[in-house]
Amino acid sequence: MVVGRRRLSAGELAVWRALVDTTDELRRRLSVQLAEDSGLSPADYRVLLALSEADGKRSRSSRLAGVMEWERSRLSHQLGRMEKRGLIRREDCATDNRGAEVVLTEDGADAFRRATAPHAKAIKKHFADALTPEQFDALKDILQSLERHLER
Amino acid sequence: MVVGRRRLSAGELAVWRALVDTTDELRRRLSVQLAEDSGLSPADYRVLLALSEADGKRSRSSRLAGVMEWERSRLSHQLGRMEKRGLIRREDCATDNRGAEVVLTEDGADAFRRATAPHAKAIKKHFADALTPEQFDALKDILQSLERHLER
DNA sequence: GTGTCATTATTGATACATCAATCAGATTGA
DNA sequence: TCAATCTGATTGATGTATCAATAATGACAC
Repeated sequence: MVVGRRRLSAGELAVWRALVDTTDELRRRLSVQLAEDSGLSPADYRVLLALSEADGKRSRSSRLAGVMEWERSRLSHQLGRMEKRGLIRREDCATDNRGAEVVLTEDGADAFRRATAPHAKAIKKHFADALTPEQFDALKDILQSLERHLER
Repeated sequence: MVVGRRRLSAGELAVWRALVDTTDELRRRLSVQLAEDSGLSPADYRVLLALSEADGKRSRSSRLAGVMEWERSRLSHQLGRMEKRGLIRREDCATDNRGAEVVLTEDGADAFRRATAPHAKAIKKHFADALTPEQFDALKDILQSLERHLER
């Protein structure tokens, strides 16, 4: 690993750029597909996923933000947009008058259902199908290394 | 590679999510670092990089967009913001009255100079230093596979 | 109980990405 | 020539991310 001795090489820079560009392009395609299939944005999908996994399809807003690892204000803005479109509803919290409960609406659940299988299919098609099992394991290992390195 | 037979597995999904999350986090850190060192955003940096590589540190706007693989309107908005801050200037084009030439200003060149070495250092620190040479080669190979798969 | 502080959640400002619409100037073909 | 069309570039609208500021309530020490 030889940390800190050399400078960044041209090859390293190229791989970094390829990583950014390729993940961008993958995301762009999944995003287009998702919108076509369900009218949802990736952000919508993320929220609906977290919410549909919550007890009773409802969650305190701050708990939801915690689960999703989103900043509260980011979630609040996103929820505002989603509420306008009827994907979620905000209710007052019984146990804490400051709090809000986010509730999945029927429309939200429908859109999520419509999205989920095609989305998985698209991830498989554009991403998983591109790699051999060996490449796949290698990528897993690489990402673990990167994560550990970031946490340090 | 066994395309299209199975459905997306939980493991594949997890790796996809890890890929997205980890690249996001890396970008976030580089972005923070860049802003600290130079006051530039990643988008600013990208434009200044392309422009500083252009002949005479100037370029037709549409040519610049082509080199960067950005949509014209994206670049136009970005240039508008950068012009307000004095990082670039727009001049009328001599040979085509529709056209605009984008010119790197002294301030823009300064900011770019200030940014470039620390930025490379940050990529090395957060990304390149995390991987062994073997992992590095494997990642290069993986990205090539993904790109080829996307182009198909 | 009251004052202080922490927590919940929202809001506003700014930057950015994408899309559709626009506009001026260039080009082409009758 | 001049009408139709193409091209270079900008603009406005909408959705999104981040940051700082705010409002309201809760919790706790006293």
